[in-house]
Amino acid sequence: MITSDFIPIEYDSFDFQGRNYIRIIGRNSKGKRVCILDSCDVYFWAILNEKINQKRLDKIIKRIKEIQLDTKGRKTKVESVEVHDKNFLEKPVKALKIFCTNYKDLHEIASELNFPEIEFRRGYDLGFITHYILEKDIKPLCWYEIQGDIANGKFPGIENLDVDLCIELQKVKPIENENFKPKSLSYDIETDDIKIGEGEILMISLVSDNFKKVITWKKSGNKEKDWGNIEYVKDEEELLRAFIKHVKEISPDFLVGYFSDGFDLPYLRARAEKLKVPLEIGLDGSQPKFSRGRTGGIFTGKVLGIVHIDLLKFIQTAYSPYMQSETMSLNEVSKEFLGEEKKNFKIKHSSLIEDHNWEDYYEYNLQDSVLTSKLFDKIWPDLLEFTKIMQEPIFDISRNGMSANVEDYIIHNLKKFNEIPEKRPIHDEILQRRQRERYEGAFVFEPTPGLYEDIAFFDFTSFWPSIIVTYNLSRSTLLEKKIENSTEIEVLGKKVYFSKKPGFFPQMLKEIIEKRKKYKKELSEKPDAMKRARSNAYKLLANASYGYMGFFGARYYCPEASGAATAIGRIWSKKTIDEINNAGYTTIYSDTDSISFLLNKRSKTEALSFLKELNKRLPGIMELELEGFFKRGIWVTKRTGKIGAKKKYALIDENKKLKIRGFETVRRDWCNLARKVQNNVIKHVLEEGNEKKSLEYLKEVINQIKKRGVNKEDLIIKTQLKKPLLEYKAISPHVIAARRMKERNIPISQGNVIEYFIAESQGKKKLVRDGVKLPQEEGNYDIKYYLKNQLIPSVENIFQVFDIDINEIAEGKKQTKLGDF
DNA sequence: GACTGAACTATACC
DNA sequence: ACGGGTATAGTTCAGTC
Repeated sequence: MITSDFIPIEYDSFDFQGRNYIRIIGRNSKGKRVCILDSCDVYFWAILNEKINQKRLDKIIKRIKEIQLDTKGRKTKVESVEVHDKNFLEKPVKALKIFCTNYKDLHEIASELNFPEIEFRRGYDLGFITHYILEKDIKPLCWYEIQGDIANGKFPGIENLDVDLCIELQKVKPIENENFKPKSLSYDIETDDIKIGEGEILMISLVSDNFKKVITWKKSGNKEKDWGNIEYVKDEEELLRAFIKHVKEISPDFLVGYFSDGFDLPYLRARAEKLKVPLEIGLDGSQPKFSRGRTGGIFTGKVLGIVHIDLLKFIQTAYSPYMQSETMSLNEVSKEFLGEEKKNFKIKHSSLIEDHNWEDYYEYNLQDSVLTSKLFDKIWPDLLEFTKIMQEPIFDISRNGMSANVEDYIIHNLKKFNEIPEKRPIHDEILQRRQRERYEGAFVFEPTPGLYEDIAFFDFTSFWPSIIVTYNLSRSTLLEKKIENSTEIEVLGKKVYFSKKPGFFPQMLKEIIEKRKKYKKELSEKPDAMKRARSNAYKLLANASYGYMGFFGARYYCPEASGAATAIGRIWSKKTIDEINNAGYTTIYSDTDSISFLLNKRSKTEALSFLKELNKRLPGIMELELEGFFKRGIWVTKRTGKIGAKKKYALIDENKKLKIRGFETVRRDWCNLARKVQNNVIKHVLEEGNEKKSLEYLKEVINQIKKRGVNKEDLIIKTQLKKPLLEYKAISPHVIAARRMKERNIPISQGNVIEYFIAESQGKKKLVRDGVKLPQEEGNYDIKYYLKNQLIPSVENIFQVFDIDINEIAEGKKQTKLGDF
């Protein structure tokens, strides 16, 4: 018997003699790689009709015990049946716990249970690894003390596993240990064709602790200037072998890439197949396996024993809504997170690269891995906390969307409620859910356009979560009909009712909010990266809970609850606006959970004590807080008509800090010229309180445009291709640009951001798209377009607040009229 | 050929 | 297919005169 400490990193399962086994790969505190083998009971639940009598029950159990299957070359059977008192969707039920031989057959065995007394069959669709974690409580990235014998030849293939210690688990207990330093290896490849496997891989860069290398078979003409990190190999085949060798030698816990599920790993596999070099990087010598993950979607690459992490996916779900970057490219993300950029190098086909340029290419390639590695280090605390909170393997956590995170959290916290898990919706159900009528959302106040002074900005803390908790909204608290002491809300013209007995979902959410508060407080007292990550993870989890209930793929789907939350939200938002106005303030604007209003000569102190008053009247855990005080703010009209535009305003505080929402300044599909000018105009207007300075500035800009004095880079318009090129019904400018790129063999695909500018064209030009040119194309920019379709629209409404018609200035003025261009 | 509203599309706000 | 609804605005498309 051997004892060791152990931190589980990667889980996978295998079958042996018809049964399921778990193989967990991890480390001990000395950094040795440890593998544990284990198994657990396999079962699902059959929920019984409440009217069933004992005699009938005995008969059913007897029949169930006789079920045997012999499919897929596997004999499986019901091994035993137990009767338990459980809860299902909050309702106490009698349920059969049906133990079977193999997890993979649970669904099929469940289908055999055609007894009218069995109302529901549940718990067969969690996946064996989730089932195991629930059963044995061996959670990813938490420390344990483990005991067991060295795994001998009992399991086939174990001796080929490249680990220091392999134990057949007998005893396990959780222990305290905060120390785990993950060993990562970041990688990046450069190729001659962006289509998977269609070009040669020219080089691969690798970065780990004290390790930086570029492997390549393309030699620089400048050999003497070898900077030590280059490993030259004979050809592409040797390149792949060198890659495999280094991965094996370094033997990391994490193989980290950026968009590597979609590019680097599948490319390596494709080239390895073509060149017949087995990509044996798994700890058992296996090759990466690609699958569609838990619920379909894009392919993910899995390496046995080494967790392949694609940073892009995690950054998209966990950070992108809070980021400034306009794209999630490695360059922009690195700039924002690390303050570092990619190396400036213009990629060309290898046949066009001159001898002395190869070194720049190597450096470029290496820098990508350096950035990836640094991003991984930066993001690690968040990955770790997400994994510990959601209690699923980090491979999945790093690829989850927020709804999957919410669901993981629920599944792993059902135990204390004695709840049987609800099933995942099947295909038809999803189709049906997707067709549901949209329920009404939040309330947005129509502002009166104008320039305002001395503004207070309040918002509700965790608006949706606080409503869900306060009003106990969820799938399991939704009532079929009205009962005494229930909450009644109208959703889509129908009344829905919720029980006031706290449900497990609102209770979990309440706990999430409380933990968030606690960690946020601890963070403010003594900040560190882990506390920040923990506080952040709970915040994101709480914020995603409302969307989860309205999401068609959710196990605990409940649009009635989401719809009720928005209905209640509208009521409190409007009510609060009324109270603010009744107290002598003037509401200017409100969107969902925020309200801005004029102080009307009252002091900030007064406003703050008024805030306390408002809070006393709010129910449950709902709470209003101060977002800030602002010196000035501007709201403008819509482009058409005179009414105030929603979701478009700008504020300035006493430190001259701007808060700009919705304006073209913040939209990436407008050219920099329009964005910059608008930003400056807003800044001047808010700082000065009038339009004079802006007007002078604008006149200058107009002259610059007319003189063709504007740099091309300020005229580039960037628009994302949101779908495959062929699916477009309307051929808009960016589609034309994308088509032209394709003609020129510039690879483009869905998701790419297309860049173009509008040029003057010789022939007759009716549509904007007739003037589209790619940035690298020659051509004079279309003065009329940039004035009329970019500059003027971006500032017109701002000047209109001061009763100034910009068109007159642009056209009139003894200068040429717009029409002449 | 000019004009108009609807459809399509992208992006932002919360 | 992989959180929700609300909102603005540009460009094209298809119909009218």
